[in-house]
Amino acid sequence: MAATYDPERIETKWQEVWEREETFFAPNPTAEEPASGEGPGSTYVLEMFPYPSGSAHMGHVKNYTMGDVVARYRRHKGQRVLHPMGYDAFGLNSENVAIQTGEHPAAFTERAISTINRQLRRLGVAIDWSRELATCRPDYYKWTQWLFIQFYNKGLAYKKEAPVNWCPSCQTVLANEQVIQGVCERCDSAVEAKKLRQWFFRITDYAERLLADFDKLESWPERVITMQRNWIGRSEGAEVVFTVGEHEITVFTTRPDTLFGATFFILAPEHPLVDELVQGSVYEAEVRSYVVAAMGMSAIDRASTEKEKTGVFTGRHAVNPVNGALIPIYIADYVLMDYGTGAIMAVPGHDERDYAFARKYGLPVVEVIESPAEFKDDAGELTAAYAGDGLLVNSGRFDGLPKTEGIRAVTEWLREQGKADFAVNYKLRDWLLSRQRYWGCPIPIVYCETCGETAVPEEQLPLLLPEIRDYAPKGKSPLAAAEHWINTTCPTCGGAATRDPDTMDTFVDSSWYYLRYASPWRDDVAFDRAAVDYWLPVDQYIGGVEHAILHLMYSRFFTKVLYDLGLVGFEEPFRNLFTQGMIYYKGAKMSKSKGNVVNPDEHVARYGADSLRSYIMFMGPGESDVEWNDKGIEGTFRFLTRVWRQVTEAIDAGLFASTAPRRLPDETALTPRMRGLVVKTNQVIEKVTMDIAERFHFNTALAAIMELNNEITAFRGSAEDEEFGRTQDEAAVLAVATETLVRLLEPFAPHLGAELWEMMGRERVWDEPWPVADPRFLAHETVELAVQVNGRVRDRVTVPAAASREDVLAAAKQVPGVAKHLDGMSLVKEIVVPGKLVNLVVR
RNA sequence: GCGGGUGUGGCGGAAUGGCAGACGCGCAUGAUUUAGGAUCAUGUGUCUUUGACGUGGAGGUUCGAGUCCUCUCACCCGCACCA
Repeated sequence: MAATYDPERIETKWQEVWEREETFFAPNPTAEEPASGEGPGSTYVLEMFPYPSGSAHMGHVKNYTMGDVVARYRRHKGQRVLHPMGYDAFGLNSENVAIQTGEHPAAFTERAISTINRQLRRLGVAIDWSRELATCRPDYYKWTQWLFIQFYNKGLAYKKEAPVNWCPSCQTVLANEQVIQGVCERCDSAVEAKKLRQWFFRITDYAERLLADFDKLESWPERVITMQRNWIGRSEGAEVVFTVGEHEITVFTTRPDTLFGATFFILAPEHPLVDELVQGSVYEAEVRSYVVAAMGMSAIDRASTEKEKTGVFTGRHAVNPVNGALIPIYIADYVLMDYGTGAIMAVPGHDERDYAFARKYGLPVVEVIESPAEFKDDAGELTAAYAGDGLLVNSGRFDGLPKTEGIRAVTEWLREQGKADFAVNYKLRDWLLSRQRYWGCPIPIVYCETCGETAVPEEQLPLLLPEIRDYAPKGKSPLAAAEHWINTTCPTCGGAATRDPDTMDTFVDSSWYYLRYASPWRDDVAFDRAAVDYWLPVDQYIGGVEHAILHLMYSRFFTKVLYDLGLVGFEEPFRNLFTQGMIYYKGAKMSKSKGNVVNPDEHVARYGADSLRSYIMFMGPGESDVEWNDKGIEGTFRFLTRVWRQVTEAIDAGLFASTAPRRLPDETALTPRMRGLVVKTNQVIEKVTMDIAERFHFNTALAAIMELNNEITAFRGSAEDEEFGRTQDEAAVLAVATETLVRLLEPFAPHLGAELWEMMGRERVWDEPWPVADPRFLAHETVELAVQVNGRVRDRVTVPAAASREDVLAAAKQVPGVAKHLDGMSLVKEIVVPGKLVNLVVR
């Protein structure tokens, strides 16, 4: 009598084996091996590495199980699989803990890392643990600094003073990407504008390639591409020069065709010319107070589209280059300094915002694109801005041209006069990477009074974080107060110098970790080129959609820069991307504050890792959000228990007495009942393979495996005398089906798979080749077709699978439920869908 | 406002334009008589049940629509004064 299913026992047993044997160690290629990772030889499966904030949650379980199923499957397919793990370990969480408790962030972080590490091992994830890394360790951030210096030397990292997003609660600046509708993405505080000198990466130089190279991706979710495309926000148009006294002010517009309708001109409150334009005029006081008010406004208030448009006249006028008209210049806060040039020409007739402003301040509205009647009142006056297509009117020599031709013609005409040119503008801003916080990668730059700004020499890296006592941010980096550290000597002249007090955005750390995995043990290079050439780009990347813009766009940018530096041979880091959905509980995203967190450890303890993994895979398609259900995991546990019983009983009955794989009897020896199980076995192989390899639909793969298990049970039940079939042939069919069941289930429930396989007298299920469906057995010999009359199912008919159309029709017409409906009618049309149905159309 | 997505039993969810509801949960009845979280069998969309109706709603294309097209409603996600 076999033991009952005891997940705890078998799971720890196999985890120890995998650890001891280093089963999932992925060796780098040796010098003799081909350097290229192309083809089926090698594959790189990667899940987004966790941020060690405490312990792993259900989202992690889903993420790492999905990757594990893919990694184990690919190993079965004979590929050498790189499946590493690490920790995104710098960041605010540990630092906030430090502020509260005084514990060093490193100590807290390492503790959180070991917790997550233990949890992942307990889940049985097939990881090459020899490549484990953490971004907060000096052996890693040394190379983050080195990469920063490479960017710096190429002019791609630069410092500038600019209005930046300041989070008053985090006490640090934020990248544009980290501001969500005017609030900090971490803490929801309203972001303030602040003028600071900060480090930036010149990601805008790569805007065009970030857009163009979507073509180089094999399979990414369309919505991620769309989000990035919108974020980059490319618009084509023209830059047009307006003259204001002795000044020339350039505007960007996507609608140069409407230039004749520009009836006023607006500058952003922050525009550098504002002061000078109003200096000494009667308008000065009013303008200045408007500017102060606008700049003091919170980002959310200012950005609100609900808010009524406000502005103030400067008393000055600009010359419209198309007709020499003098148009009044206003200051208005709906014009943003950080898009375009911070100045616009306002065309109220064809821009909603300008229309609202014009109506409020009584400015003229001119129709320059022929607008539909519903945009006008009885007098022909525009009652709303018309932004659609149409022919130019009131535009002098350009009248009658359609919109797109107008754009080209007007721009070309002005270009000849040196007053305009075609231009492309992006919403994307340079990536602000300075953070006024302690727990991050120090910026390897020193400032010398005589030599200026200098990079720390490479041989002095890593530039280590100093020990400090007070982690609390006070509007500037805690490092600024670490005097022994901040004061240094200039590497060039040896004179007094200071270090940069800021640390890097943690997205810098995570923008290259997938490269470090190729050779994390190398202390002389950031990564080993041969190993990178062998493994990368990542064949399958899996993670949450919340990184659609930030991490994924920054990593693409990094890869392109490294490509330009000749450090890597590819321009896109992640060939295929899969974005997983979230796990909800009680209708909401799990979170500590809502008190609806389901702890994975409890379920592992109760049902085992295999049940938890399988249930999470079974809950729904990987990409969709799903609701956790405590009863659901019980059902999955019961299923695994049924499989356990099914297989151990078969073993006890001597089905696997020989250690050689069981072979099917000759096809001619198969009874219909036996053939039925053989066909089911092969169909399920086909289905599971497709679902794992092509569709990422693990829920339906498991459903198919459950069906196979049910079919095996039924087969046994139908062998009346002896439980395991009365003939050798039946036993063989049953053995093959049972063996297949274990192998197909193994990527989901690897411990159960390993244990049952061993009990069957075999070894190392993880190295077994993946089952291949036999095309002879993918279809039954007879098929049951639905027979419809006028589209309604009236009866069914069973015919040989190979029956001709004529035979099928003849049979279909004779079945009673159909004949009844054909009586007295004339047949108009006959449709036969092989293997599916027959539809007879009658009148 | 713009862009994207999703709507199917009591629940999670299945369905290359071809028998809607696979698989699982839950529930019901029965069997075992139950010390282990059970197990096994059968059933389980709705209704006025010889049949009809059913995939948010209304139209359309088609022999045939959950699936394609048009309009519409609800919810979710992203962006949001981007000139």
